[in-house]
Amino acid sequence: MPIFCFIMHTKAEQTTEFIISVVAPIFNKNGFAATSLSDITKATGLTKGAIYGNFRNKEELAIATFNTTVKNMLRRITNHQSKSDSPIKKLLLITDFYRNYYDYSQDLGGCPILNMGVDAKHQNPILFEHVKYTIKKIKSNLSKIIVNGQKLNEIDPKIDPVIYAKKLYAMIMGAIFMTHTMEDTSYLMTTMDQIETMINNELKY
Amino acid sequence: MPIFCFIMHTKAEQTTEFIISVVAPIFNKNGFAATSLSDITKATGLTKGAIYGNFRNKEELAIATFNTTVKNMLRRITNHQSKSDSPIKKLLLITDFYRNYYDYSQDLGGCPILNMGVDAKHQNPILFEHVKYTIKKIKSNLSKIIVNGQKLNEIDPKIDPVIYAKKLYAMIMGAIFMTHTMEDTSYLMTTMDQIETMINNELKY
DNA sequence: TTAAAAATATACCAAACGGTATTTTTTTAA
DNA sequence: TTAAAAAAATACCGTTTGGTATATTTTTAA
Repeated sequence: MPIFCFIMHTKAEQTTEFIISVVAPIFNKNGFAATSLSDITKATGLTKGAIYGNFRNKEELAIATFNTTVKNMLRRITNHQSKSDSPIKKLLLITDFYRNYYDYSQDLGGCPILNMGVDAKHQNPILFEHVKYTIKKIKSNLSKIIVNGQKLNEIDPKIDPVIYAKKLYAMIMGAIFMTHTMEDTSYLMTTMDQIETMINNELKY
Repeated sequence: MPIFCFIMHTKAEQTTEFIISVVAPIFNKNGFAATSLSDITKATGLTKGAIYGNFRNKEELAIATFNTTVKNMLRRITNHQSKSDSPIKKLLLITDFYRNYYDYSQDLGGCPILNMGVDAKHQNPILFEHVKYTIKKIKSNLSKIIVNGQKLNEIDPKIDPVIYAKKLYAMIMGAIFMTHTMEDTSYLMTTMDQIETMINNELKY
C-alpha cells in the first residue's frame, strides 16, 4: 500500500532537484558540449556516482535543467499576465515582464530559449526539439490573447493573430539577444516601447 | 628587395585561406568548444602540423574564421545598400538584404553574429569582443544612414538615430534567431514588413 | 640544379572527456 | 534495532582533447 507523502520528498527526489537547480545556470551559460561532468561534480559537490544515479547521462540532465528553467519562467509570465483579464492589458503586462527580463534571466545564466536555441541546433536534436516546443507554446499564448482581444472587440479584427504573434515574439527575442550581448538594457526598453506603440496604434480597435 | 606579387599568393597564404574557408562554417555551426581539432583536420584533409603551422592555436583560428565571415558579410551589405544614395531607400535595401538572409546565412552555417554572440559570451572573451565590435559597426552604419536622412530632410528630425538604429537591429536579430530556430522564413519576412511600415510611418518626413 | 627555408606530416604527450562496475555509506521500513 | 534497499563514493575504463617536438616533404630563390 502506497504512503502518500505531501510535504517531504524522498532523498532521491531532493538530490535530483538540487542537482538541477545548481547545474541549470551552468548548462545555460556554457551550452551542452562546453559543460563537462567535472563542471557538474565541482558545482554540486557530488561525485559522478551521484549524478549518474539520478540521471541516465549528460543529455538527460541537460534536458531536465532546460525544462525546469523554462517551466519556472512560463509560470512567471502566466502569473504576470493573469493580473488583468483584458487582452490588450495582458499584452502590456507581457512587455512589462520583459522590461525586467535582463535581471531575471541573468540569474538563470541568460535566456534559456535563446542560448539553447543556438547551442542545441547543431549539437543536440532532442534538446533542440524542446526549445522549439517551448517557442511554439509562447507563440500560441500570444496569438490566443490576440484572438481573444478580437472576440472582445478590443483588437482590430483585420489583424492576423499568428502573424502578429510571430512578429512580437521575434522582436522580444531580438531585444533579449542584443541586451545580453551588448550588456545594455536599453535594447529591451526601446523594443518594449516600440511594441507598446504597435499595440496602441495597430492592434487597438 | 621585395618582389611584388599581385596575382599569386604564397603557398602559406593559400593554405591559410583554404583552412579558414573550410573551417568557418564548422565553427559557426558548432561553436568554439564543440569544434575539435579532429573536426578541423578531418574537414580540411590536413594534419595538425599544417593547422598549427598556420594558426597559433584553436582560438586564433576561430577568431580568423569569424572575422573573415563577417568581413564578407559586411561587404555584401555595403554593396547592396550602395545601390541608392537616398537614406530611406538605403534602409529599404537593408530590409531587402535581410529578406534573403536565411539562404545566405545557411551557407555560412547560420548567422555568425547570433551564433558567436551566444557561444562566445561565457567561453571566449576575445572572440566575444569581436562580436560586440561587429555589432557596434553595423549599428553605427544604421544610425549614420538615419542622421544623413535627417540632413537631407528625408527623415523626421525628431527621431533619435542611435535609439532607432538599436530598435531596428534588435528586430533584425530577433527575426534571424526565430527564422533559424523555427526553420521558418516567415519570421524574417513579417519582421521586414514591419520595419518597412515603420520606415514609412515613423521615419519618413 | 641545388641548398636553404618554409610548410606539412608523423609520433607523441599529459590531461580531460563521458561513462561504468564495484564498493561503501546512508536511508528506509519492518 | 536491524536487515534489505537505495543512494552515493571510489576506482577504473577506453577514447578524445589541445598542443608540441621532431622528422619529412615541398616550395622557394639563387
